[in-house]
Parts: sequence; structure tokens; C-alpha cells
Amino acid sequence: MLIGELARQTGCEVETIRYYEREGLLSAPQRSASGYRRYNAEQLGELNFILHCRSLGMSLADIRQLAAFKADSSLACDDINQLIDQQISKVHQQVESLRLLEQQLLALRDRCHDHHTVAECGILQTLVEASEGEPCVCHTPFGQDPHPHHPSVEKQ
Amino acid sequence: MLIGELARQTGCEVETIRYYEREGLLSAPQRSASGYRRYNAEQLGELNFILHCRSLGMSLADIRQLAAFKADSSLACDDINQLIDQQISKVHQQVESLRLLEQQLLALRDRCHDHHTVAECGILQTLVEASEGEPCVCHTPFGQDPHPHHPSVEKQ
DNA sequence: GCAAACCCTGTAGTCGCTACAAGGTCAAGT
DNA sequence: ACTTGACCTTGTAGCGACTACAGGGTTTGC
Ligand SMILES: [Zn+2]
Ligand SMILES: [Zn+2]
Ligand SMILES: [Zn+2]
Ligand SMILES: [Zn+2]
Repeated sequence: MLIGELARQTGCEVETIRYYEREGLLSAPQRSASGYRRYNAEQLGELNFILHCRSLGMSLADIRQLAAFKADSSLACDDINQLIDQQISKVHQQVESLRLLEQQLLALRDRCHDHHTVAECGILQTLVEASEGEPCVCHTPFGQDPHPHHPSVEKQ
Repeated sequence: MLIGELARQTGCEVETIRYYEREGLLSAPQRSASGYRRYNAEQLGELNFILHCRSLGMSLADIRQLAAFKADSSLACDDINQLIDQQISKVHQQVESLRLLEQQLLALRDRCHDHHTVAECGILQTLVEASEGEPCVCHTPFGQDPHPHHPSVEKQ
């Protein structure tokens, strides 16, 4: 199986497969006389493992870890559980901060209903006023502390 | 006001301020004889505007757009509303997919309770089985379609 | 014998910063 | 006058997880 066929079977782009190999996630495949990569069922499994973990939002570093555990099955699995727990709490935090963000955006959106000129747009007014130090609907929707702004979302 | 003072007043890192200037988001400030950037209240407002928008998850491209609107206030504000609407729907989608992700991770986590060896770890077993084409708890928790996996989270 | 479809390597771009390195400037203390 | 340290400057490279070429080689079918 050539790389294009593997890509078709997994739905993964050819360039991404080569990238995973470069990153040491996928073991280097055999090569044909002309240098083409030849894959077998084992590497199909390897790639599907990676894609499955990626679809669970895991980083490539996490996946490398998991693959190492897979290789040495006599180890204790506490580290696996911890890895998943960390992933869960990371995702949970992201959900929470994005939900807050959505509320803030909805409050901001509520400042402009009809279409008129920019000069009268409540959204832009709110944003400008906030930049001048006044409290804003988006960040103080329910009478919370006015400012500071920054750490609403930690990573995007 | 020098760049360090501006950084202190806004909570923004010095390097980030220079980056915003390079990206054309912040207007180039006056310079002292020795080349030091000197800021005034106007640029403090500009930077706070950017930081406020960033804290709402907007991209620098979006902020550039908003700044352009701010400059020409005779335009119709429909584009502003549309920009915010897009931001809302983007964030909403992220929330939804991350919530699904959290459920999937919790289902996976549920496969391993006690600490034992990797060979017996239900989490790793599930991941390996899924990579061999079998349905997995994480992606089919309530009897949904088994596979395909990929587009669970679109951007991270 | 030639075109299309595939494959290869290597490099650079994406986004929003962050972290240097290598140097210049300025105010205070000795 | 000299030194220390805090500040400032530019430029470049790195992060993560790809994506998009450029510039070539190979294979297949007609
Ligand atoms: Zn409006
Ligand atoms: Zn606000
Ligand atoms: Zn376990
Ligand atoms: Zn799954």
C-alpha cells in the first residue's frame, strides 16, 4: 500500500502522514526500489491509533506517551489514567471559558439590533468605551467586577 | 510614556505591543532622540481596544477590521454585526464540540478504575481496539454510528 | 513517446505570541 | 568618571499541528 492509498483508507492527508513519520509517531515504513513508502496493516493500525487519539483532542506529545505505554505493557497504568484525567480537565476548562465567552459576545451583540451607521452602532460604542476604562456589558453582564479583561480564554 | 510603562498599565507584554505595531494594529508611536517609543493616551486607548477584543476571542484580522470601521464611522454597521455573529457561531460550535469531547473522554476514562498494569488497562485496550476498526465507547457512547472518527474538534 | 497521476525531499507559511541574542541608552550610586 | 542595572532597540527563531508549495523522479496507460 502506497501513501496515497493509506491516506484514502484513513481520511488523513498524505502530508500529515509524512509529518507524523517525521515526528516519530509513525514508524518508518519499508521503501520500494524507487524510494516510495510501502505500508502494511500494522502501520494502518498505528495511524488509526493516532487519528483516534487526535479526535479526542490529545496532543502529539500525549500520543507519543500512549504509544510508549502500548509498547511496554508491563508498566503500571496509573500514568495513562492521569493523562486522560488531565485531558478531561483541560477540555472541561476550555468548555467553561468558551461558554463565558459566548455569553459575553451575546451581551455585546444585544447592543445593536437595527442596521444603521457605524457611528450609532452600540457594539462599536461599547468596545470603544471599554477601551477608555468604562465598564462594558460583555465583561460585566451581571454587575460583576468591572475589569480587568485579559484572561478570559487561556489558549485558542 | 515608554513601552514598559504602557505594558504595565495595560497588563500586556512589551513584546506583544511591538508585535501589534509590526502587524499594523497599533499605530507607530513617536520616537525619542535615541529611538525609544513614546506613547500617549490615544495609543493607550488603541491598545486597550485590541486587548478587549482579544479577550472576546477575536482574531487580529477581525480586530483590524473593527479598527477600520472605527476610523470611517459613516459606513453601515451591518458588517460589524455580521462579524460578531460569526464570532458567536464560531464560539458556539467550539463549545458544542468540546462538550462532546468531554463526554467521549469521560466514557473512555470509565474503562479503567483500579490501578493495574498497562496490559489490563481498559483505556489503552479501547484505544487499540478502535484503531483496529472496532466500535469504541468514546465515539459511540449511545449506540451512534461506529466510525468515522475525524472531525470531532475542528480547530484547537 | 508522452501525459496524468502518483511519489520524493525540503522549505516556508499559518496564528498569536514568546524568547532570545546582541547591542544602545539612561539614571543612580560610588 | 565609572560602573551597575534597568530599560530600550532590532532581528531572528521557536511553539503546535499541520498545510502548501517548488522542483524534481516514477509509474501507468494509451
Ligand atoms: Zn451595529
Ligand atoms: Zn468587555
Ligand atoms: Zn488504566
Ligand atoms: Zn473512539
